[in-house]
Amino acid sequence: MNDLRVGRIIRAVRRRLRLTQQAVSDKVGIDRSVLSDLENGRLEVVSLRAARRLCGALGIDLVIEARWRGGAVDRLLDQGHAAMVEYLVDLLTREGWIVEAEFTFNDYGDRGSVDLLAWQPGRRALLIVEVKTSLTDLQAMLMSLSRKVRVVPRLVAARGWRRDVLGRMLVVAGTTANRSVVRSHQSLFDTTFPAGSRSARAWLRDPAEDVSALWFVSDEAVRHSKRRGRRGVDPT
DNA sequence: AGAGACTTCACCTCCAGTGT
DNA sequence: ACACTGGAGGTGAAGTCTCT
Repeated sequence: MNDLRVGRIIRAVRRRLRLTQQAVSDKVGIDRSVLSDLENGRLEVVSLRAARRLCGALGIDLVIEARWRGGAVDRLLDQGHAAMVEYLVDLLTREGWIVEAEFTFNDYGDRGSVDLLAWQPGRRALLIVEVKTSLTDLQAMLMSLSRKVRVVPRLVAARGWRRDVLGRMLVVAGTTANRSVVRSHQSLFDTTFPAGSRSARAWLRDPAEDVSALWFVSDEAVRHSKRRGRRGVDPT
């Protein structure tokens, strides 16, 4: 984030809206001098709370980005995601599912990728799984998942995976923070994902009818699976 | 551990400069 | 003259340090 650039953007938007510093600061109840500091790139003397409120009054999204050693932070975050995917692949395979990780699609320009796609020939069941290590933009995540549920079954029908039963699952790392996010949007999650972790596991063994589940996977379960996996590969 | 001194932070007040 | 803005200095709250 370039402080001077942020300030210039705020000023430009405010002027475009034909508002004075006073008008904007009155609107959010923060002194005009704070907005002046912000517009002049002195972000270090303004609280994040004040900056967000002032930007909000102008319709500006203030995005804070954390970086670490170039792309290393992505790899760091991906490790947790990859471990969860690996855990699920292992589990699904043992339950007799045919599993495909990172299924990418392009349906007339409607692009995306599914973390895990699984097929159970016996029940003709199709499973679409979204894996999340942290729950951030819920709205975008739910929209993305419903789009995949709409598009993917039609695309995979071409390979003979014509489903009688459809499962969609949001698999989330069972951290305190994630559980807290779910609790604070309980009614939204209850409506979107009526089934929980226990039902999700049971469904994998016997996918008799459509399911929509939210499944918390603990870090301990993932680590346990990894140890077992290693023993399987290397018996020493 | 608790109390008081000190420092820092976030914001406010006020005044001076600039442009119309 | 007036509106708008920048910025120095003030203020209260919160945090940190130091001493007992």
